[in-house]
Amino acid sequence: MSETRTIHAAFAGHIAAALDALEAVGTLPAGLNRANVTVEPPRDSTHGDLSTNAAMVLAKPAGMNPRALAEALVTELTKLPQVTAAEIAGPGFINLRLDAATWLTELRAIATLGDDYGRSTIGGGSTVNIEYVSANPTGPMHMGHCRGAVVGDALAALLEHVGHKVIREYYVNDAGAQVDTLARSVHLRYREALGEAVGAIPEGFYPGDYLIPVAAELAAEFGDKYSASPESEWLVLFRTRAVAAMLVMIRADLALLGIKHDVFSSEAELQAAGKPAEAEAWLRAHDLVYDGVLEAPKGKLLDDWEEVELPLFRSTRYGDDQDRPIRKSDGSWTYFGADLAYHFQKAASADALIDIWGADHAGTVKRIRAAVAALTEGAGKAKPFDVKLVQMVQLLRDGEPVKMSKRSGNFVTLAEVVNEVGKDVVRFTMLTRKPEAQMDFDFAKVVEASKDNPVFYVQYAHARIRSTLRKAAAEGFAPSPDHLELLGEEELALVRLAAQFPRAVEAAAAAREPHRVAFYLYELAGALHAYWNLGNERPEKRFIVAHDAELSGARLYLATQIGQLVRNGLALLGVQAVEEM
RNA sequence: GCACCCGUAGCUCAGCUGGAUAGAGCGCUGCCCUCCGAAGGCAGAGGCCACAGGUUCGAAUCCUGUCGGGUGCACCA
Repeated sequence: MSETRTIHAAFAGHIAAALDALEAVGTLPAGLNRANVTVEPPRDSTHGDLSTNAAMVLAKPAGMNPRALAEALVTELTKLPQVTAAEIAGPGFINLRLDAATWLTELRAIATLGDDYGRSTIGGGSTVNIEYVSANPTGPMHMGHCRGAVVGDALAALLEHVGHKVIREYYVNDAGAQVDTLARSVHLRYREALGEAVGAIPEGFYPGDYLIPVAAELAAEFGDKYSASPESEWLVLFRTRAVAAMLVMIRADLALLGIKHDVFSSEAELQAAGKPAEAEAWLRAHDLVYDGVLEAPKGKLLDDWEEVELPLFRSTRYGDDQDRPIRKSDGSWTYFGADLAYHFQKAASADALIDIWGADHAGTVKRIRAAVAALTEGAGKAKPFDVKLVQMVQLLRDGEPVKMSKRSGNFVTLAEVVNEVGKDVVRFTMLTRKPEAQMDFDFAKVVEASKDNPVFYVQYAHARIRSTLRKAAAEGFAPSPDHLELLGEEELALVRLAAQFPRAVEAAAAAREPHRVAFYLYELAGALHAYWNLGNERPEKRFIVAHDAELSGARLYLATQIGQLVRNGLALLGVQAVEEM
C-alpha cells in the first residue's frame, strides 16, 4: 500500500531542521517546546504556499524578539533549494513560496499513486471499532437512520485510508420489550393470515405492512398451531423469526445505500453468554455497582412512579448526573446494563472505539462514557472512546416538513428516498453539513442539476474532465508528462490546491469529520470550473490547444490528475464519479 | 428544572482544532457562448461571527455567564 507524504509534512521536517541549526549555533536555546509550531498553507493563497508560526510561538520562551528570530529562520529556510522566497509577514509569520518543480513532482505523484493518492499511515495500524446504524430490528430503515449510516460508513472508509484497521459494527437490539412487541405484532398478522378478522392494528403494536409476509410464512409453516395458544408457547419462536426477517430487510436497505458492516453483534447472544453478569460482578467487586434507589424523574410527571431498589452503576463518579440502573426489578438487564457489557467486549479487540448515535440518544452519552472509562481503566488501560452525535434530518417536500413516525407506520423509509433521488445524492448530501448541525433534506433541491447542488457540481467537474479527455483522444491529443514545464501560473494554482488533498484527508480523519472531504471536493470542483472558463475568453488557455501537442499534452495530464483526485475523494464518500451527465 | 447540540452576509452553510483583511452558494446589480459541456465563469454590493465578561503576543474558534432555537429526561430502546 502506498503512502502520500504531504508537502506540508515534508516542510515540517525542514523547519525542524532549520530550528536545529539555529540551536547548534546558539541563536536559539536548546530544548524549547515546539509542539505549537505549525506548517500549513495560509488561508489567503496570495501570502504564499506555506506558512509557519514558528517565530511567534518560540520568541517568548526563547527570550527573543519575534522579528529577529524570524529573520534568522528565514536565512536558514532560504537555503532550501525548493524555496524561491521566504518573507516575514503580519505579526511574525514566515511565508514560503515553493518552486514549480516541487508542485510538478506532486502532480506526477498523483499519476503514480492513482487511487492510493491521499492514503497515509498516520493511523499507525491501530484498530478502531466503529459502531453505526444499529437501528432496532423492528422494521425497515427510515430516514432517521440514514445520516448516521452515511457518516459512519464514510468515517470508517476515511480511517482505513489513513492507516487504521477498522471494525465496522452493527449492534442488534434483539432483546427487550421492543422485540416482544414485534413478536406480538407478527402474531396478530399471523392470525389475520389464517383468516381471522383482527380489525385495525391496536395501539402499542407495530402496524407496518412489512410484517404481513413474515406472518404469512409462519401461517404456511405452522398452520393454526399457535393461533389460540398462550403467548409463552409462541413468543420466542415468533420473535426469532421476526427479528431475522427484519434484519434481512435492514441489510437490503443498507445495501441500497452501499453501507457495509463487518460484524452484527446480537444483544440477546451477549446476554446468553453471560457478559452483562460478568461486568456486574467485576463492577460490584470494585464498588462501582451498588443497590440503591433512583430519584423520580424531574420535569415530567409519572403517575406510576414508585421507588424501587435496583443495582446502580456509579456513573456519577465519571461525570454523569445520576447513577444508572443496570437491571430492572424483575432481574432482567436494562438496555444500559447490556450495552455496558457490549462496549467492554468491543474494547477487548480494538485500540479505540467510536459510536455514531442519533441526537435523540444524547442523554445516554455520559453514562456509556462512564461505563467505558470504568471498565477499560479497570482492565489496565483506558481506551479512547468517542460518541459522535448525528443531529436530526428534516425531510422537506415542496418546502413542507414530511412527518416521520415509526409507530404510526407511515414513516418515510430509506429505501423510498434512495429510490427517488439515488444513492449518490443521498450520501453526498448527508455529508455536506457537519454532523452536529441540524439539516434539511429537500427532495426538490437535492436532485436539482445546477451549481446550487454540491453533488451535481462535483460530479459535473469530473464529467467535464472525462468528456474533454474523450474529445482530445478523438482529435489525436494525449495526456503526457513530458512538457509539464509549459504549465503556467493558472495551472500551477490548480496543482497547489490538488496537493492539499492528502492533508485534507488526514485532517478529516483526525477530526473524525468526513464532511471535510466533501467540502474540499466542492472547492476543487470550483477551481476546475473556474479554470475551464478561462478558455472562454482566452482560447489559448483551453486544455486542447490546436497545433500544440506538447502544451495540450501537459494540460490534459493535469486534467487527468484532477479527475483522479475527484474520483479518490468521491470514493472515500462512497459516491460514484460519473463519466458523463 | 437539568443535560447535550446549534447560533457566522437577507437565506442555506463552511471556517483546516488559537493566527494575517472572516469565506462559498443562493438572492440582488453588471458582465462573458463564432467556444474542449453556459448544467459553467468573472466582478460588485452585503458582517458588532447572538450578547457580556475572561484567558494571551493574537479569539468566530478555548473558559464562565446570559439570551434565542433544537433534542432529550424512565426499570423504554
